[in-house]
Amino acid sequence: MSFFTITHQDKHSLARTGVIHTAHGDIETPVFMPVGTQATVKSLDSADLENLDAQIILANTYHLHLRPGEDIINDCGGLHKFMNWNRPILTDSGGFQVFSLSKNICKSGLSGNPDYYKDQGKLALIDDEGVTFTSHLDGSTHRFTPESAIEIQHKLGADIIMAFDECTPDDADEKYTREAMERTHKWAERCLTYHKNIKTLKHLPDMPDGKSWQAGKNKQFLFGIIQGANHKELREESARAISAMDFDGIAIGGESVGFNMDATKKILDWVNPIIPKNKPHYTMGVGFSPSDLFEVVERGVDMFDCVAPTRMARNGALFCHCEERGTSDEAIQFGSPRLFEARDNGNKHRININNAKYRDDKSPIDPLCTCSTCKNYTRAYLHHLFKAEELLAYRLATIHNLHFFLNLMREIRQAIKDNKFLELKKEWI
RNA sequence: GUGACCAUAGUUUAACGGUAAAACUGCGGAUUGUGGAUCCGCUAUCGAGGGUUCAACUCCCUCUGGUCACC
Repeated sequence: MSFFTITHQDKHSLARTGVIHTAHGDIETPVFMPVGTQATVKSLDSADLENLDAQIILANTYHLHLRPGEDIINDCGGLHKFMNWNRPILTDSGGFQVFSLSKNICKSGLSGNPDYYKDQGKLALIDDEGVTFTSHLDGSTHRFTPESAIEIQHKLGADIIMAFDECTPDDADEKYTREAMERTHKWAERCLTYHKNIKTLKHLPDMPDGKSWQAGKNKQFLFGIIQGANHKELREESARAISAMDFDGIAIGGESVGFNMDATKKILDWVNPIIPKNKPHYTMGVGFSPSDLFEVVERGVDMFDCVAPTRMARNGALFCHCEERGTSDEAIQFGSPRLFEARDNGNKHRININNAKYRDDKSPIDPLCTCSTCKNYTRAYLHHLFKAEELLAYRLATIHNLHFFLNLMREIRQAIKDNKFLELKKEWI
């Protein structure tokens, strides 16, 4: 069985449905992947995630390496067993954290020693071999190389692992962006080589069937990452280079991806003719709002992740079909809540439950939502929990926001199969 | 009852003879390969009355309220 099967191609766009096969089960695409950086989707446990029918979640190499350390997780039987999650997991390689920790390095040049950068308050130093960085936890010095990033991910035991890349800031000059991109390509080759050649690990993470996990082929799938910032030629060159390598999937990374949707759309339009259609396409960091999901799915993206629904939940920003302006009942009576919302709320599709107007609102967060939070609790109660900073607020809100995104993805997959994707998109945007 | 001190934003506190600063709260906004984090706006005619002065939250008097000490 191949890793990825396309099950339906939309007739009017690049949108498509598919299935990714992993040792921990199948994933229907296009899929939104909730983020669980530190081996937990904040405020939820694995039973909550199963109830939400999350198909796959993310964890982060950088954070788990620093704490508790991959050896401890490996010793506990791997990430799945460690966090009691038996469905697929994807680990990010840590490349993005290097970017976010060292944002301004390229402006000041690359020569010098780590102490210099430390003194400047910069937390990472990139060279051709790898990255030296200081921990955000205790300031201790660490180093990632393509080889170590893959080895850590082998020990963590996620189903899908990412190549170690360098994500450059968009305001870097073109010379540096090219340099970093070429380095990312060399690192991609090194990740592949290390991934394929590794023979054994001290402790093999457990597989769901009770057999031992085997490093390498067909057990963990490795994705390459296209970089090149917002330069057309660099993006095309990177797409060609990454596509030519033996990766199981193709990711598109960069500061703009997800953050700036106009740039994201352009980048996808540039690379789409180049990247192989039979591999999963993954835009990293996309999913800030419902409209973002439509934009990338329309351009043939199969996987995406974003911290937005979970982080927003913790800050009281709750997604909604219909923003009130008046009450949610009136919105329903309006006839088409989605259109009502699109016109009246700048298409943000969310409310801030902290707002005083929800103090005595006895309707659910979203009257059209079927999640357990909306079935059982009122806006007034959620408002109170947030004001009182009660821990239940975070869990109920996270359940709602994730349900909203995962359910929207189910609708999108169905619409693609019915060749009605663009019609569904019009309802939302 | 006597004496001392105090009264400034919802709360706790600043400053200054030239129309008031801050923290927290409150009311909004931001949030993108996760810090339950953080950031950004907005909110006061200074207990009441009178006096001195070009000008008083600031100095003086009275009242009201409070705190402490003594009887």
